[in-house]
Amino acid sequence: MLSRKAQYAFRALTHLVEKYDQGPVLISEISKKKKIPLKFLENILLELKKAGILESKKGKGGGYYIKNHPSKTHMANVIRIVDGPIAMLPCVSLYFYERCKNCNEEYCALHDTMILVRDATLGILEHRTLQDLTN
Amino acid sequence: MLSRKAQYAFRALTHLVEKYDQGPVLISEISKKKKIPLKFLENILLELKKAGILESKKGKGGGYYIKNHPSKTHMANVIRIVDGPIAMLPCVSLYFYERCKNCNEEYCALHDTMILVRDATLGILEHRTLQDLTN
DNA sequence: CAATACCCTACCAAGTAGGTGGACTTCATT
DNA sequence: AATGAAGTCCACCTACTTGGTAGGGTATTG
Repeated sequence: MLSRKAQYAFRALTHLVEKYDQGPVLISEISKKKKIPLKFLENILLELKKAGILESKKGKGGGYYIKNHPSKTHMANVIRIVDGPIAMLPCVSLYFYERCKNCNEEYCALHDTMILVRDATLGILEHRTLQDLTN
Repeated sequence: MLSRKAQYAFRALTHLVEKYDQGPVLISEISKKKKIPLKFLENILLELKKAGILESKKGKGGGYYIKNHPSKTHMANVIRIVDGPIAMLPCVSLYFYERCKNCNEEYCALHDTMILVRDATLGILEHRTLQDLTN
């Protein structure tokens, strides 16, 4: 399951896509419109900025906005930033790989199945972008 | 990601599949062979029993064993018992459905994508069974 | 009686969801 | 050029839940 944080992230991004190319959007505006706790949202947006998805402008007239064209950022990307691995096991994760402990790497029964699941999932999430978030 | 608990569950089940039709298997034996913390394993097996996947026998000569033929229990089943929802959002979960808060049910952008992900995932996990856990 | 599943409680570490307060930056106004 | 309001940025902090560990006691079976 996606964490609540990730769900907030997507809701916030949806709003920013709608306001794309219209200048910086206030955190407080997003918070109000999308009913996301203000301070929590603050952290989420900052994280997305540090990861290169958003840009921000400080001071008066400042706010957050999407860095690249919405069609350039994939949903999989957002999930990885906020929630971490998409795969069901560390040993089949592309971006967060870790050896399974006490599991003979030779032939882990789950391994093969989970690679299938991963590929099926990514096949979708790597092709959907922020642009798809709006109608 | 699957919890460690779920991973243990699959490892334990793998062992039980190998010993299928050979009578009850001791918790301690599974714990040793698969290197799973004994007391933690105890809880996992009990949970799987209550969910109808395993059977147990108390007293001397007792232990745990798989209830139905391994080909009858799907991996999706095990995950749902141990970890809960497989879907990425409650609002697209088949077995653990919940309305999303503050998300216009009419058209949630994520919704559609996550239904695709869910179906792709289940397409695999609903067809793989315990039997597939062994070579 | 001994072996074994079953069950209960307590505990610690880590992660999640969110809040507080304040420092820093920018811009418009004067 | 100084000021002050409007913003982001940032370092903690609290409360709650989850994951995992550990010990000991009870019920049941051979």
